[in-house]
Amino acid sequence: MPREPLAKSYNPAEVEKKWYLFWEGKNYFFADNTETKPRFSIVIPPPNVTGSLHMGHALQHTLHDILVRWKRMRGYNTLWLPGTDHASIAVHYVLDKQLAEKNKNRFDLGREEFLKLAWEWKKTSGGTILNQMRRMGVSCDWSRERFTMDAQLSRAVVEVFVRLYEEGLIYRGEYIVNWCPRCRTAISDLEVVYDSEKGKLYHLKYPVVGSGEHVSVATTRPETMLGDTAVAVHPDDERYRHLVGGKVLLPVMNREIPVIADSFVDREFGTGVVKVTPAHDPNDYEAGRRHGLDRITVIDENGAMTEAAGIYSGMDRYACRKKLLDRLSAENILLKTEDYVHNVGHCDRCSTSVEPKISLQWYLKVDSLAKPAIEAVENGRIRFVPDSFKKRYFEWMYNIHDWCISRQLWWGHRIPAWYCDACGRVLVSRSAPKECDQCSGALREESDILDTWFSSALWPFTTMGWPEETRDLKVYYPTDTLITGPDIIFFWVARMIMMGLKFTGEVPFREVHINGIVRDANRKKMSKTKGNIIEPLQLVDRYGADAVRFTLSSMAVPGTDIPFSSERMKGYSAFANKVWNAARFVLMNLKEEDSAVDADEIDNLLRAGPRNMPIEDLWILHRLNHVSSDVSDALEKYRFHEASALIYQFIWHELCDWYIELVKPILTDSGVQEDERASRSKILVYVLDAALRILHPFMPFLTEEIWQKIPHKGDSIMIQRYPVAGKAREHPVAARQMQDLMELVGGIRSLRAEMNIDPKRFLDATLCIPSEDDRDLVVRNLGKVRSLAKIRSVQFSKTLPASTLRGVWRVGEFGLDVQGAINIAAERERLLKENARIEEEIERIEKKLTSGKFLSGAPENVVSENKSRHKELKERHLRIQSNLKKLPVE
RNA sequence: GGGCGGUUAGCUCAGCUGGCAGAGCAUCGGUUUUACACACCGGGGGUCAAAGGUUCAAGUCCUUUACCGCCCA
Repeated sequence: MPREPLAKSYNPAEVEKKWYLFWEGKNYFFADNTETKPRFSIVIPPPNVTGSLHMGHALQHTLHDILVRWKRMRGYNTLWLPGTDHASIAVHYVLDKQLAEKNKNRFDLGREEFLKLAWEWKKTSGGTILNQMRRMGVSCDWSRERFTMDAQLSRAVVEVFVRLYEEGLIYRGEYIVNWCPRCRTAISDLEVVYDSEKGKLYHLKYPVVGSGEHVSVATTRPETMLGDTAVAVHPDDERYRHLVGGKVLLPVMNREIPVIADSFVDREFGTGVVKVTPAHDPNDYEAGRRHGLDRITVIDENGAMTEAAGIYSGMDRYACRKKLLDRLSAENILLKTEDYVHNVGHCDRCSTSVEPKISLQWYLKVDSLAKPAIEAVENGRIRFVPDSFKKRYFEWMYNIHDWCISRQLWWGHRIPAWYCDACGRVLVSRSAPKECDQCSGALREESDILDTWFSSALWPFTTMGWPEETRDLKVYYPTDTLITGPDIIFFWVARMIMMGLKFTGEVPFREVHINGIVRDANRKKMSKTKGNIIEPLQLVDRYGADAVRFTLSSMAVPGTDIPFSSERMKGYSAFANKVWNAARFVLMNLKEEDSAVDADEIDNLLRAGPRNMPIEDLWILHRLNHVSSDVSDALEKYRFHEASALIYQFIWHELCDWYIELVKPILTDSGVQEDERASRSKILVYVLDAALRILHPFMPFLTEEIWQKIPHKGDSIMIQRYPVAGKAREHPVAARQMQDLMELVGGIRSLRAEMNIDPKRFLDATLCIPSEDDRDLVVRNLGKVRSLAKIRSVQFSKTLPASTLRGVWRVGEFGLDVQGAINIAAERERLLKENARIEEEIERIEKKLTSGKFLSGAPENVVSENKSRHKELKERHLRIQSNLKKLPVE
């Protein structure tokens, strides 16, 4: 009885949801920490809780899932731990916008109310991305889902903070920081992105005190002059040496400020005299420290002018600039204005221009943490893939600065510090102290929170229960690999390595695979403003998750950016359909009694008598061996593109184009003996099953859907064993022979097409094969050659009849009888072309073989390869020559 | 300014440790063959950015140059 036929084409939408629920329901993603199998563990780079799935996630999650599913099928105790981070600034940004719609801000609400709102928001919208991930088919252990603000993870953050503080690695101090006036918080150096911007360079005249001279200073931010406390020149600059030690009169403020000499001044910039504003520029701040200058803050935390700005007090920084310029211009202090392109720092989250600002912040001293983190990569305990990315890591780590970890925000981990206003004592503690331990005075809790990356840095171990010594930590930590983008090597990877080593004494992961950035088809970075964003879920809707996954995987060359093309995407959805149809064909021709076949059964058949087995069976089993081990080798090295190409090539161009075509007559012809049919079906079922398993990590939905329909043992393909090569299935001789047969068929097909022979017409052929073995091979497989090449009858002969079309292949030559209807001119042209090609190649090889240097210098195998290639070409050449001679003269 | 990467078919890219230049898409010719027209069969298409060097042998290693991109300052 035939089985229920499959639909004519694959419809992903119908099956994806069903199988995801099935897998989850069966608990297949769960990592059992009591198992004793070798383990493979990986934690997700936690996506931002405000985020939604973009192509970068789609790529990373695909690569994660391929590895995880592959390892699971290889018998590992596999953990993929999912979760999100709390994304302090981003959540503030989202809520600020909502509040702004009601003409409110967070300060109107107050801290507590705001946090209530934030949790509410997290509850309703925070899971968006996790649900989107499911549509990609990811096999994460959802029972272990974590959030950086979970109670347990938060306790761990406090623990880390307190330990670091007690060791003196965390300190509080007043420094110049990057301040975002919109977010109203300090941000770290890494969170400032620099864009080149068109601005103006203003040249201002500062009179020198006690002489009629003046100096000209150039600035892009004239409003900061209100806070100038010096002008500086280079110590070696002859032009201004006489001014050093003297004073200039700061216009508008009418303040006398010193002229200092400092080598930070670039003599080439402007006139070589620069204004110094220690409170509003990091370089000036350092210069100010060196020279003991005053710091006058003229811009406040909202970007408005302070009282120190005199009459401009209260004005916005840009409004002030305008007003001030009018005045400077009127008073002839503004000497000239020129266009100027300069780099301006913007807040990574909200793009507001960053304002350097002096403020009291918490810092982490990183020197002692960086040292072991550098060593771990130097000595190979952590490996970067591709290797070149470690340079970027080192470069940053060698020049690392203390990390500003405090933020003036509310959503996040509150810094566990308390201040006694009575005696000035600062207490840092795991739990809230009641009163000052020195003077029993009342305590005020620190209002700042920690940088989100501070808690993300602890992610690989806090998600597993640290500081408790949990079973998860014991079994799954350190994790095996981290897959992430190049953009967060500093933000996250480096910090995880530092924190992991510090608090667990172990590296957090052994390998870091850096994937490329997904760009649009024109290699442009995707961005909302450019409008070139491709939504992965729209692609999933249209082409299915499997096609999206396979496309991304095919293009994932380690460390190389991916120009995402919908053409490629279409190609791989066609591939999904191809697999579907191959299975459809198999199912149409199986009988109810055909059952699942495992490798042992195949091996037993082979041991019983490989000689009785058709050559295409031996060949496809041999190829399957190689594909399965090559795919595993490629995945071992994160060469996803190579693994994908191997599978695609095997399934489409070997399994479908040749193998299925070869067995087709046996399965479909009703005249075939049942035991013959059954034994051929066995191999076919086995090979299809194995091919689906190899493909499963890349295309989980499609393979599950098909696998459930073909004869199988077990509940799901995702928990079957990944195919491994077996010695009994290795058959290089058959592979070689199959190659010869394929070449013969290909040769005949080409000849027919080139000579415009009606594709439906069956021809008579003559084969001329000198070697008896080769001839036997063709004789044994004559039926296959005839059906694939459309040949009616075959004759074997020492020479080809005069009036035939001729072709040559490795083991001999063939002639096609076209009943004298040969276009002699066309035939001559064709033969001459092939002759020229061969002669060219022979010449190249002979050049090598006649060179004494080559013969003595090249390794043995290269020489012998060339010699046998030469021999083969010579034979081919002779055949073509004689064919040309035999061609009738017109 | 410093560092890293790229330049290979019309397009997008592979080509790991030097040994016969590849894929997908596009293109051209043919085919309604009962798994698949999301298919099948066949073809064309390349001074591997330029110059020099090492080597028996260079797309691959080295040097220089040009252009493009990224990171850091």
